Amino acid sequence: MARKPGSRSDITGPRIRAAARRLFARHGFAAVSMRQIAAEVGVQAGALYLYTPDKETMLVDLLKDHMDELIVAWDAAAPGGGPLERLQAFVRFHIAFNLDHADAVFLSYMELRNLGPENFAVIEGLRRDYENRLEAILTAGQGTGLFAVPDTKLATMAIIAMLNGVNTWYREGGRLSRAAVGDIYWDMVRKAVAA
Amino acid sequence: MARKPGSRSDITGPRIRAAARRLFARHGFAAVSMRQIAAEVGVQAGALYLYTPDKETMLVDLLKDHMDELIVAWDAAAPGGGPLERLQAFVRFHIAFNLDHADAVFLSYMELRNLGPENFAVIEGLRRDYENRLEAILTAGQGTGLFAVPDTKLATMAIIAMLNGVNTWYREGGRLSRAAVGDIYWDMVRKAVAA
DNA sequence: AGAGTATCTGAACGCCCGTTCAATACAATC
DNA sequence: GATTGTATTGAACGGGCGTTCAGATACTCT
Repeated sequence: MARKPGSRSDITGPRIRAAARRLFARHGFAAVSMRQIAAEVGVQAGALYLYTPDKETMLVDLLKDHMDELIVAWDAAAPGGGPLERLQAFVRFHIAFNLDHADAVFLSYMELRNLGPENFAVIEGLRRDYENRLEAILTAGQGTGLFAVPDTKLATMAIIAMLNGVNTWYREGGRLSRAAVGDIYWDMVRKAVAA
Repeated sequence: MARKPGSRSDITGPRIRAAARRLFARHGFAAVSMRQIAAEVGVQAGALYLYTPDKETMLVDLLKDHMDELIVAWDAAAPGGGPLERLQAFVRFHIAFNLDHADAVFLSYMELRNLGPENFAVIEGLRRDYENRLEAILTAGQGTGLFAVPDTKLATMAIIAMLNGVNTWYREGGRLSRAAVGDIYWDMVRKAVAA
């Protein structure tokens, strides 16, 4: 056997990435073998090395692409207007985006420890870029007296952690719709930072 | 070689548990081998099986002991009084306990996926027991009109996620003392649930 | 001092790991 | 329809994995 009928790298490539993302999120990076990923796609393990130099690069590429996509999506969705409107938009955007990319979000928080120092620094830097966008909103609101947070850095971390928590319990078709969850969390965030 | 001078199970046992907890938290359950744990303690891998029937049991015992300790500690620390006092105590307790048991906390959130279904259910049940104690406080305050949360279950999850976030950034000897962090988070939680 | 028990070693078991590579079958191009 | 380049297989590499166990040493108790 050798090349398979219908084989094309622009089809196999995305399928490999999707399988890896799913399996890494489900079972953990270290617990998933290259052979498992390959089996999910329907190829042999050796074929994966047409698409990645090694396993760690596979992970770091997934994380980097996810963070890039997150930042681009927020920059496209972010409204103008006052700090209150921008904060509300951030809360709703963050919840929605995270639910739409649950596997990648989970990965980007749980598997950083499997990265070498320089890869770690890259992902950590992207995360800080994103967090800074929230902190800027809080700082703006603080400046106009609209918000009264004791510490904008901690408030940033607190809000993000709180919103990330949604991914741990939200189930599609459950008691609350996504919109309802957005409403409820916005209510709590709004009050938490209010002057 | 065989038994070593000074060897005692009530010394080796805790050392094995501590090494496993540290390594699992640092590198992930799947990424840590029994031989690594044994090396950290200074024994051969085979000796670990005097203390655990297998690797997964080692993990589940760590998680179960942690959750038990958490619940016992809160029940001992929980004050009487009104919902506001009890909520404040919870916020400060949770932050302090988590910082004192950072490895176990990390494990109990990251490594649940490495458990079989019945072990998973046990740990998940203990976590819910703990969360229910917070929810009871919120419900009490809601009843007296002291709090105004849109949904006590979501508020519970939101507060716990927010407090858990402290462990991801707090560093001993950093800009803020533990007490200062407690003050700041209590301020945000208090406002978030306020009527 | 001796018996009995607790603790640990060291070697072995079968199995799976990440990665490489020559061989080969298909796709794309002209 | 021949040629060139692409995608894949299948086998192999050295090595580490979780786990078991017979044998050996150290403690404990009488």
